[in-house]
Amino acid sequence: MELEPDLCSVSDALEILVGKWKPIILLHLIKKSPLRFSELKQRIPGITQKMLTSQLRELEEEDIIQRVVYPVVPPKVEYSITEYGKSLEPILNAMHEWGTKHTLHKKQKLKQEF
Amino acid sequence: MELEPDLCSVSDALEILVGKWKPIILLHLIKKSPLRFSELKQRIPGITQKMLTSQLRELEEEDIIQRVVYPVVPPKVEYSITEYGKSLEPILNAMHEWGTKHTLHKKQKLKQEF
DNA sequence: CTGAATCCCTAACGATACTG
DNA sequence: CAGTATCGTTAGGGATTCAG
Repeated sequence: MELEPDLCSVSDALEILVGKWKPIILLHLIKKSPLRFSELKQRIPGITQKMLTSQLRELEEEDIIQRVVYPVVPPKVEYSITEYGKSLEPILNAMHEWGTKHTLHKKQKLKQEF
Repeated sequence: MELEPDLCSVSDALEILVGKWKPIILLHLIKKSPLRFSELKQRIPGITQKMLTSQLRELEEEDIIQRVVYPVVPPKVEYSITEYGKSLEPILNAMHEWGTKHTLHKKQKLKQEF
């Protein structure tokens, strides 16, 4: 399959991943599913409840993750990556690999300036 | 290399690609470099001059593309993908592949609703 | 032809307080 | 515990105009 700019299904993938916290949420759920709401919150420093909720909702809407509510007191809600969501892993992997190299590239760029 | 959520160099990659027009610009420049400003504008329907300019500047800032100005009248400016920029191709490919499948997934989801 | 400058609007994000 | 509701801020994007 060739990269055809005009078709640009690339944007579809980007839309899924865009959102300040979505990639990190997905990485966590890929690494370990299911995770409770509070577990996710613990693992993601700096995220607010509102943001975690909204990003989870959007991912759920796209069938990337699954939300299971247990009717107990106190409430218990578990989130898992779906099979469909797992199909994003190659993208995340490619990004992770690139991101790691990118860090080196930035360092070398700084060196040049001295 | 393993996907480690906490390191999250993934975000670095995302930051590069995020911007409404960056992926499509990159796809064009990967497909054919160099391209003049006006050529890019022609190939990307709907983009304004301001957006094209600003997105190109940001990509240039990250060494993803290269800008060459020819001191002629009328002005001529050519943009090319850099070697470094080409390293993004695996990500774009992964996204493109996923995006294509995603289209099918959405169609099937619609079917279910009837 | 290739921009820069300006103004405006909206969507995303964030802080905080409240609830079953 | 796992959320909503509300309010405010900010950044991204867009329309338009002007300029070398």
